[in-house]
Amino acid sequence: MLKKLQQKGMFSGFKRTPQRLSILEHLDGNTSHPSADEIYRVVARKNPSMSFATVYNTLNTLVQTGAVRELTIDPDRKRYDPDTSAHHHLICLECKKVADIPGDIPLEIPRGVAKDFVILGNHIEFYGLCATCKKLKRKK
Amino acid sequence: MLKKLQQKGMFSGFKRTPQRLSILEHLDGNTSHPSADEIYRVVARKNPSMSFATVYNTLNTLVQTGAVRELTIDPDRKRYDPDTSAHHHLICLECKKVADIPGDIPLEIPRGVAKDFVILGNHIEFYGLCATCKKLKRKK
DNA sequence: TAGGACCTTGGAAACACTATAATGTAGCCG
DNA sequence: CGGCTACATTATAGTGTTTCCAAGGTCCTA
Repeated sequence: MLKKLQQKGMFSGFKRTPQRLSILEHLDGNTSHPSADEIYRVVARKNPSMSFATVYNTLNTLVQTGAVRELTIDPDRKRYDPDTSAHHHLICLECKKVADIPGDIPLEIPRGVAKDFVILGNHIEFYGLCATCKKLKRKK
Repeated sequence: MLKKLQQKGMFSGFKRTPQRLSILEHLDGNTSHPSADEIYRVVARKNPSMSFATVYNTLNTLVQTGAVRELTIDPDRKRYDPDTSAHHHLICLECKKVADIPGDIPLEIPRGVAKDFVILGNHIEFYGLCATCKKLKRKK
Protein backbone atom coordinates (compact mmCIF):
# COMPACT_ATOMS: atom_id res chain seq x y z
CA MET A 1 0.00 0.00 0.00
CA LEU A 2 2.64 2.50 1.02
CA LYS A 3 4.88 1.29 -1.81
CA LYS A 4 2.16 2.19 -4.29
CA LEU A 5 1.84 5.67 -2.85
CA GLN A 6 5.57 6.17 -3.15
CA GLN A 7 5.60 5.49 -6.88
CA LYS A 8 5.83 8.34 -9.36
CA GLY A 9 2.77 10.00 -10.77
CA MET A 10 -0.63 10.70 -9.32
CA PHE A 11 -2.39 7.90 -7.48
CA SER A 12 -6.02 8.50 -6.59
CA GLY A 13 -5.46 12.19 -5.99
CA PHE A 14 -2.46 11.73 -3.74
CA LYS A 15 0.40 14.00 -4.75
CA ARG A 16 3.93 12.95 -3.93
CA THR A 17 5.61 15.86 -2.24
CA PRO A 18 8.98 15.69 -0.45
CA GLN A 19 7.20 16.02 2.89
CA ARG A 20 4.77 13.21 2.19
CA LEU A 21 7.50 10.99 0.84
CA SER A 22 9.51 11.54 4.01
CA ILE A 23 6.52 10.56 6.11
CA LEU A 24 5.84 7.50 3.96
CA GLU A 25 9.48 6.50 4.12
CA HIS A 26 9.47 6.78 7.89
CA LEU A 27 6.27 4.76 8.21
CA ASP A 28 7.15 2.00 5.73
CA GLY A 29 7.87 -1.15 7.70
CA ASN A 30 7.80 0.80 10.96
CA THR A 31 6.45 -1.37 13.78
CA SER A 32 6.91 1.16 16.58
CA HIS A 33 3.34 2.52 16.31
CA PRO A 34 4.52 6.13 16.41
CA SER A 35 2.44 9.14 17.37
CA ALA A 36 2.15 12.22 15.16
CA ASP A 37 4.66 13.95 17.39
CA GLU A 38 7.22 11.18 17.04
CA ILE A 39 6.80 11.17 13.28
CA TYR A 40 7.18 14.93 13.17
CA ARG A 41 10.40 14.92 15.18
CA VAL A 42 12.05 12.32 12.95
CA VAL A 43 10.87 13.71 9.64
CA ALA A 44 11.60 17.32 10.53
CA ARG A 45 15.30 16.49 10.86
CA LYS A 46 15.57 15.82 7.14
CA ASN A 47 13.01 18.41 6.19
CA PRO A 48 13.49 21.43 8.45
CA SER A 49 10.60 23.43 7.01
CA MET A 50 8.17 20.64 7.83
CA SER A 51 5.08 21.79 9.64
CA PHE A 52 3.13 19.90 12.25
CA ALA A 53 -0.04 20.49 10.27
CA THR A 54 1.43 18.65 7.30
CA VAL A 55 2.07 15.59 9.44
CA TYR A 56 -1.51 15.61 10.68
CA ASN A 57 -2.93 16.34 7.23
CA THR A 58 -0.94 13.55 5.65
CA LEU A 59 -1.77 11.07 8.38
CA ASN A 60 -5.46 11.87 8.15
CA THR A 61 -5.38 11.41 4.40
CA LEU A 62 -3.58 8.10 4.77
CA VAL A 63 -6.08 6.92 7.36
CA GLN A 64 -8.99 7.90 5.13
CA THR A 65 -7.59 6.03 2.16
CA GLY A 66 -6.93 3.05 4.37
CA ALA A 67 -3.17 3.04 3.86
CA VAL A 68 -2.55 3.46 7.59
CA ARG A 69 -4.48 2.46 10.71
CA GLU A 70 -5.14 4.90 13.52
CA LEU A 71 -4.71 3.13 16.84
CA THR A 72 -6.78 4.11 19.85
CA ILE A 73 -4.66 2.10 22.22
CA ASP A 74 -2.92 4.89 24.09
CA PRO A 75 -5.15 7.10 26.25
CA ASP A 76 -2.93 10.12 25.70
CA ARG A 77 -2.45 10.29 21.96
CA LYS A 78 -3.30 8.70 18.65
CA ARG A 79 -0.78 6.25 17.26
CA TYR A 80 -0.38 5.19 13.66
CA ASP A 81 0.27 1.76 12.20
CA PRO A 82 1.31 1.25 8.57
CA ASP A 83 0.55 -2.47 8.90
CA THR A 84 -3.03 -2.77 7.71
CA SER A 85 -3.14 -6.56 7.76
CA ALA A 86 -5.28 -8.27 10.38
CA HIS A 87 -3.36 -8.20 13.64
CA HIS A 88 -3.71 -7.25 17.27
CA HIS A 89 -1.64 -5.43 19.86
CA LEU A 90 0.13 -5.86 23.15
CA ILE A 91 0.67 -2.76 25.25
CA CYS A 92 3.08 -2.50 28.14
CA LEU A 93 1.35 -0.91 31.12
CA GLU A 94 4.63 0.62 32.28
CA CYS A 95 6.42 2.02 29.24
CA LYS A 96 3.41 2.10 26.87
CA LYS A 97 5.40 0.30 24.20
CA VAL A 98 3.13 -1.42 21.67
CA ALA A 99 4.00 -4.78 20.13
CA ASP A 100 2.25 -6.64 17.34
CA ILE A 101 0.40 -9.93 17.48
CA PRO A 102 0.20 -10.97 13.86
CA GLY A 103 -2.71 -12.80 12.34
CA ASP A 104 -6.36 -13.28 12.96
CA ILE A 105 -7.62 -14.66 16.26
CA PRO A 106 -10.87 -16.61 16.05
CA LEU A 107 -13.53 -15.15 18.30
CA GLU A 108 -16.68 -16.72 19.64
CA ILE A 109 -18.99 -13.74 19.54
CA PRO A 110 -21.80 -14.54 21.97
CA ARG A 111 -24.94 -14.51 19.89
CA GLY A 112 -27.92 -12.43 20.84
CA VAL A 113 -25.78 -9.89 22.60
CA ALA A 114 -25.06 -7.80 19.56
CA LYS A 115 -28.55 -7.99 18.18
CA ASP A 116 -29.30 -5.19 15.70
CA PHE A 117 -25.65 -4.26 15.67
CA VAL A 118 -23.68 -4.96 12.48
CA ILE A 119 -20.22 -6.04 13.51
CA LEU A 120 -17.67 -4.98 10.92
CA GLY A 121 -14.44 -5.84 12.71
CA ASN A 122 -12.66 -6.23 15.98
CA HIS A 123 -9.40 -5.41 17.63
CA ILE A 124 -7.89 -7.10 20.66
CA GLU A 125 -5.72 -5.15 23.01
CA PHE A 126 -3.59 -7.25 25.34
CA TYR A 127 -1.99 -5.48 28.26
CA GLY A 128 0.79 -6.52 30.55
CA LEU A 129 4.48 -5.95 31.08
CA CYS A 130 7.24 -6.08 28.50
CA ALA A 131 10.50 -7.89 29.24
CA THR A 132 12.35 -4.72 30.24
CA CYS A 133 9.69 -3.40 32.59
CA LYS A 134 9.15 -6.86 34.07
CA LYS A 135 12.80 -6.94 35.13
CA LEU A 136 12.72 -3.40 36.52
CA LYS A 137 9.65 -4.20 38.60
CA ARG A 138 11.29 -7.24 40.11
CA LYS A 139 14.24 -5.20 41.33
CA LYS A 140 12.11 -2.72 43.25
CA MET B 1 -17.31 -1.63 44.51
CA LEU B 2 -19.00 1.74 44.15
CA LYS B 3 -21.52 0.69 46.80
CA LYS B 4 -18.68 0.19 49.23
CA LEU B 5 -17.32 3.64 48.49
CA GLN B 6 -20.72 5.18 49.04
CA GLN B 7 -21.04 3.77 52.56
CA LYS B 8 -20.43 5.95 55.56
CA GLY B 9 -17.00 6.29 57.12
CA MET B 10 -13.55 6.22 55.66
CA PHE B 11 -12.70 3.44 53.23
CA SER B 12 -9.06 3.09 52.27
CA GLY B 13 -8.41 6.81 52.46
CA PHE B 14 -11.37 7.78 50.32
CA LYS B 15 -13.38 10.55 51.92
CA ARG B 16 -17.06 10.82 51.12
CA THR B 17 -17.75 14.41 50.14
CA PRO B 18 -20.98 15.65 48.54
CA GLN B 19 -19.16 16.10 45.23
CA ARG B 20 -17.72 12.61 45.24
CA LEU B 21 -21.01 11.07 46.25
CA SER B 22 -22.73 12.83 43.36
CA ILE B 23 -20.17 11.45 40.96
CA LEU B 24 -20.48 7.95 42.44
CA GLU B 25 -24.25 8.15 42.27
CA HIS B 26 -24.13 9.16 38.63
CA LEU B 27 -21.70 6.38 37.78
CA ASP B 28 -23.39 3.58 39.73
CA GLY B 29 -25.04 1.26 37.24
CA ASN B 30 -24.36 3.68 34.40
CA THR B 31 -23.75 1.80 31.17
CA SER B 32 -23.36 4.84 28.92
CA HIS B 33 -19.54 4.98 29.25
CA PRO B 34 -19.55 8.72 29.90
CA SER B 35 -16.65 11.09 29.41
CA ALA B 36 -15.45 13.44 32.15
CA ASP B 37 -17.27 16.28 30.43
CA GLU B 38 -20.57 14.39 30.39
CA ILE B 39 -20.20 13.50 34.05
CA TYR B 40 -19.42 17.10 34.91
CA ARG B 41 -22.44 18.47 33.09
CA VAL B 42 -24.85 16.11 34.86
CA VAL B 43 -23.33 16.38 38.31
CA ALA B 44 -22.92 20.15 38.18
CA ARG B 45 -26.68 20.56 37.88
CA LYS B 46 -27.20 19.26 41.43
CA ASN B 47 -23.98 20.71 42.73
CA PRO B 48 -23.48 24.11 41.12
CA SER B 49 -20.14 24.81 42.76
CA MET B 50 -18.68 21.63 41.30
CA SER B 51 -15.35 22.12 39.61
CA PHE B 52 -14.02 20.30 36.59
CA ALA B 53 -10.86 19.55 38.50
CA THR B 54 -12.86 17.68 41.11
CA VAL B 55 -14.38 15.45 38.46
CA TYR B 56 -10.96 14.63 37.07
CA ASN B 57 -9.43 14.19 40.51
CA THR B 58 -12.19 11.85 41.61
CA LEU B 59 -12.13 9.84 38.40
CA ASN B 60 -8.38 9.43 38.58
CA THR B 61 -8.62 8.28 42.18
CA LEU B 62 -11.35 5.80 41.27
CA VAL B 63 -9.31 4.47 38.36
CA GLN B 64 -6.26 4.08 40.58
CA THR B 65 -8.18 2.16 43.21
CA GLY B 66 -9.71 -0.01 40.50
CA ALA B 67 -13.28 1.05 41.21
CA VAL B 68 -13.73 2.35 37.69
CA ARG B 69 -12.19 1.45 34.34
CA GLU B 70 -10.78 4.06 32.01
CA LEU B 71 -11.70 3.18 28.45
CA THR B 72 -9.39 3.98 25.57
CA ILE B 73 -12.04 3.25 22.99
CA ASP B 74 -12.77 6.76 21.77
CA PRO B 75 -9.92 8.56 20.01
CA ASP B 76 -11.14 11.96 21.17
CA ARG B 77 -11.62 11.58 24.89
CA LYS B 78 -11.34 9.20 27.79
CA ARG B 79 -14.48 7.38 28.81
CA TYR B 80 -15.21 5.82 32.16
CA ASP B 81 -16.90 2.54 32.98
CA PRO B 82 -18.07 1.66 36.50
CA ASP B 83 -18.52 -1.97 35.45
CA THR B 84 -15.22 -3.58 36.39
CA SER B 85 -16.29 -7.13 35.65
CA ALA B 86 -14.79 -8.89 32.64
CA HIS B 87 -16.55 -7.63 29.57
CA HIS B 88 -15.87 -6.16 26.16
CA HIS B 89 -17.24 -3.33 24.05
CA LEU B 90 -18.99 -2.60 20.80
CA ILE B 91 -18.52 0.86 19.33
CA CYS B 92 -20.67 2.36 16.62
CA LEU B 93 -18.49 3.87 13.93
CA GLU B 94 -21.10 6.52 13.19
CA CYS B 95 -22.46 7.79 16.49
CA LYS B 96 -19.62 6.56 18.72
CA LYS B 97 -22.09 4.95 21.11
CA VAL B 98 -20.49 2.21 23.19
CA ALA B 99 -22.38 -0.95 24.14
CA ASP B 100 -21.34 -3.73 26.49
CA ILE B 101 -20.60 -7.34 25.66
CA PRO B 102 -20.80 -9.07 29.02
CA GLY B 103 -18.63 -11.97 30.04
CA ASP B 104 -15.30 -13.40 29.21
CA ILE B 105 -14.45 -14.46 25.67
CA PRO B 106 -11.96 -17.33 25.41
CA LEU B 107 -8.92 -16.35 23.37
CA GLU B 108 -6.35 -18.56 21.69
CA ILE B 109 -3.25 -16.48 22.26
CA PRO B 110 -0.71 -17.67 19.68
CA ARG B 111 2.20 -18.93 21.71
CA GLY B 112 5.71 -17.74 21.07
CA VAL B 113 4.49 -14.37 19.89
CA ALA B 114 4.31 -12.79 23.28
CA LYS B 115 7.52 -14.29 24.58
CA ASP B 116 9.00 -12.33 27.49
CA PHE B 117 5.78 -10.37 27.75
CA VAL B 118 3.58 -11.01 30.80
CA ILE B 119 0.00 -10.78 29.66
CA LEU B 120 -2.21 -9.49 32.44
CA GLY B 121 -5.45 -9.00 30.60
CA ASN B 122 -7.16 -8.20 27.35
CA HIS B 123 -9.94 -6.11 25.96
CA ILE B 124 -11.79 -6.67 22.72
CA GLU B 125 -13.22 -3.77 20.84
CA PHE B 126 -15.84 -4.63 18.25
CA TYR B 127 -16.75 -1.95 15.78
CA GLY B 128 -19.66 -1.64 13.45
CA LEU B 129 -23.00 0.09 13.18
CA CYS B 130 -25.72 0.32 15.80
CA ALA B 131 -29.36 -0.25 14.88
CA THR B 132 -30.14 3.44 14.53
CA CYS B 133 -27.16 4.31 12.36
CA LYS B 134 -27.67 1.19 10.27
CA LYS B 135 -31.16 2.41 9.35
CA LEU B 136 -29.98 5.95 8.62
CA LYS B 137 -27.28 4.65 6.28
CA ARG B 138 -29.74 2.57 4.33
CA LYS B 139 -31.92 5.59 3.61
CA LYS B 140 -29.12 7.61 2.06
C1' DT C 1 -10.20 24.25 69.87
C1' DA C 2 -5.94 23.82 67.30
C1' DG C 3 -3.38 21.12 63.98
C1' DG C 4 -2.97 18.34 60.19
C1' DA C 5 -4.56 15.75 56.42
C1' DC C 6 -7.15 15.78 52.76
C1' DC C 7 -10.60 17.98 49.32
C1' DT C 8 -12.45 21.53 46.48
C1' DT C 9 -12.18 25.45 43.68
C1' DG C 10 -10.99 28.54 39.79
C1' DG C 11 -7.72 29.82 36.92
C1' DA C 12 -3.82 29.05 34.31
C1' DA C 13 -1.26 26.12 31.65
C1' DA C 14 0.09 22.03 29.01
C1' DC C 15 -0.91 19.20 25.45
C1' DA C 16 -2.98 17.05 21.26
C1' DC C 17 -5.16 18.19 17.50
C1' DT C 18 -7.82 21.20 13.97
C1' DA C 19 -8.92 25.33 11.23
C1' DT C 20 -7.60 29.24 8.55
C1' DA C 21 -5.48 32.11 5.27
C1' DA C 22 -1.57 33.18 2.66
C1' DT C 23 1.95 31.32 -0.06
C1' DG C 24 4.12 27.68 -2.77
C1' DT C 25 4.36 24.06 -6.16
C1' DA C 26 3.19 19.85 -9.00
C1' DG C 27 0.96 18.28 -12.89
C1' DC C 28 -1.89 19.14 -16.82
C1' DC C 29 -2.96 21.27 -21.19
C1' DG C 30 -2.18 23.93 -24.72
C1' DC D 1 7.95 25.00 -22.64
C1' DG D 2 4.88 28.19 -19.89
C1' DG D 3 0.97 29.28 -17.54
C1' DC D 4 -3.25 27.79 -15.03
C1' DT D 5 -5.45 25.36 -11.63
C1' DA D 6 -5.89 22.45 -8.04
C1' DC D 7 -3.90 20.87 -4.34
C1' DA D 8 0.01 21.09 -0.48
C1' DT D 9 2.53 23.48 2.85
C1' DT D 10 3.35 26.77 6.26
C1' DA D 11 2.74 29.60 10.40
C1' DT D 12 -0.36 30.83 13.43
C1' DA D 13 -4.40 30.95 15.91
C1' DG D 14 -7.95 28.36 17.98
C1' DT D 15 -10.43 24.38 20.26
C1' DG D 16 -11.10 20.82 23.40
C1' DT D 17 -9.35 17.79 26.91
C1' DT D 18 -6.78 17.14 30.81
C1' DT D 19 -3.47 18.56 34.42
C1' DC D 20 -1.29 21.72 37.65
C1' DC D 21 -1.25 24.98 41.27
C1' DA D 22 -2.14 27.78 45.14
C1' DA D 23 -5.54 29.37 48.19
C1' DG D 24 -9.10 28.23 51.01
C1' DG D 25 -12.42 24.83 53.17
C1' DT D 26 -13.73 20.76 55.89
C1' DC D 27 -13.31 16.97 58.72
C1' DC D 28 -10.92 14.10 62.14
C1' DT D 29 -8.03 13.71 66.15
C1' DA D 30 -6.05 15.02 70.15
